[in-house]
Amino acid sequence: MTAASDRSPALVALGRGGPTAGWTALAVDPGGVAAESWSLDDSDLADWVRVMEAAHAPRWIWSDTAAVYGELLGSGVRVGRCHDLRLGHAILTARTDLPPALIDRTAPDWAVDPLTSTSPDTEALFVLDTTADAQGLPRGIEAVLEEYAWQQAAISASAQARSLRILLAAESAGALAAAEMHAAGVPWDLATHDRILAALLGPRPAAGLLPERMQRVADEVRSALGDPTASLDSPPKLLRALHRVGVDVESTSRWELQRHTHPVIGPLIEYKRMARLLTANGWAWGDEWVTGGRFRPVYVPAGVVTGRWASSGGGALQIPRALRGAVRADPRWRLVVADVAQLEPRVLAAMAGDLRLADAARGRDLYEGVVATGAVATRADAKMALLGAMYGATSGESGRLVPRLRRSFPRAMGLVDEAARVGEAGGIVTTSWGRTSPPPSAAWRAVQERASQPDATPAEQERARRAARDRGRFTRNFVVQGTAAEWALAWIADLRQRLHAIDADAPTAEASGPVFASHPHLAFFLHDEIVVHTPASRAEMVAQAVKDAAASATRVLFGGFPIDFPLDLRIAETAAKE
DNA sequence: ATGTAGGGCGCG
DNA sequence: AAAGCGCGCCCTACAT
Repeated sequence: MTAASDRSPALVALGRGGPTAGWTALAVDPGGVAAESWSLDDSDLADWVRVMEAAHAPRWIWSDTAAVYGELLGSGVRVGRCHDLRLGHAILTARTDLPPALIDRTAPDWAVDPLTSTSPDTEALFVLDTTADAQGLPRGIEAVLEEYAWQQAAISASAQARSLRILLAAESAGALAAAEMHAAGVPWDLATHDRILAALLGPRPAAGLLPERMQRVADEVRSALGDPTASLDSPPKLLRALHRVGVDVESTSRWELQRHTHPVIGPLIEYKRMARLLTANGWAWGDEWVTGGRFRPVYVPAGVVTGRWASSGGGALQIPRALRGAVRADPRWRLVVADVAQLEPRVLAAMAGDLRLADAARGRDLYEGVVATGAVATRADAKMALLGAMYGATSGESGRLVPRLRRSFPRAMGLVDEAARVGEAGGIVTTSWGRTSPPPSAAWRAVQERASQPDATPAEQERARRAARDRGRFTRNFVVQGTAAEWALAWIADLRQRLHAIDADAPTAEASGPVFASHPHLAFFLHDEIVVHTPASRAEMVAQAVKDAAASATRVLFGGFPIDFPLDLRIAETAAKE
């Protein structure tokens, strides 16, 4: 290993290969030109990164945060900043304003995702590099360096260079937060979980049996169906059984069942609710996903095209409200639980520069504010109308209310209407920071092309119109959902740095792992809400940091535009609402 | 036996 | 059966 120079490297690229079989680290300038290099064995990497981080806190450039940082965290090493090339690549290659010279780059190709790159639906945009690791990502130091230089050039060439730099920094910070939350886990109390399940379903049964209360409800359903062997878990069979007792439904969904009156309806809906809880988050779920007092979801940053996170395994983003009481702080620790009230309509107001909607949003409840303008009569109507506007409702209660909003908030409504128009025409829309919607699929274009021919049948034309409207609803929502995801990203990116700055001479949470054991840390994130696990003595400081981070997110995304993002925030021992 | 599609429902 | 966006996961039915 060569000695570190006396200059402080601001950027360090990390990749496989070099003189040894291990890792090579390169201090680089912003253009991606290397100035100094280190060669590291696998066993030295974590300690070396720890030392470099403490001395220089560089921005680490690597192919894939989940893989590289996951290993580092496992060795107890935390870093402050990174540039995730995989996430940056996905954003930049989707842009349509790159000069041809940058689009034409062929080698080394950087697989965005082996799933999408090999799926038959997409054109062969990405060819897997033979030096790729198991995830299909080139981690060789030369590929890392070249990709970084390409991304810097692509950003600079873009019409939105400034905001794209912020987006990539926030996206990378989010990837760090995701890896950290996975490593720290959500404090999960299986005893409370068991009590909740027992109260709702009956005590945990022996293997192969239904819990007692659930069995009783199942018996009621079968009795009301007059069929002791009726199958309740098979929609087709259940549907036939319902028809036999005169319940004329087309499906077995709760929505349709609710509209009928029959002795079977009540118990059946109750049974379905119980079955859902048992199979999705019952005792078996706890056995499989909770270890050492922690639930460790795998977050997938930007797993949704809009930039929202997805998750994989354990249904992390679908924890039912009924179980949130099982999220419990360790002894002498607290949870700081916060969510944003009506994030998406507030984002819409700000990105559209709609001062009237921003006025209505000032204070606590945006929907009440909309009622106060006289646009609609009730809070329920305001909510229905706004969701309808952002989702593209055309009929029903919601569709009827949207035009009233259009009159009161022409700028906000104009923005989503325009996004829908562009989408219907096959165009691409972008978020505030410059994440672009995917282009229409080849199938979609073919349908439109077919319908435009002189001999197109009415059915073909109708099909094309429907596909166009479907896509319009998607792009309509994309701009709002995607920009809301950017606000949330800015929030947690800022928050994790503020939390790190809080000094913690504090009790230890053993299950959280060495990096977070005595320090406030993000434990959970879901679109517009966060849970921080913190020593009780630091809870007030954390609460302030959460608020400050929200204010910072608003500033960095919307500048001085006068928009409020009020938080519902509480310090508690559990994540259950009251 | 194994893979996939669709119904259904939890979350935002 | 959702009118109206985005997900993941369970189950069953059905194809291979």
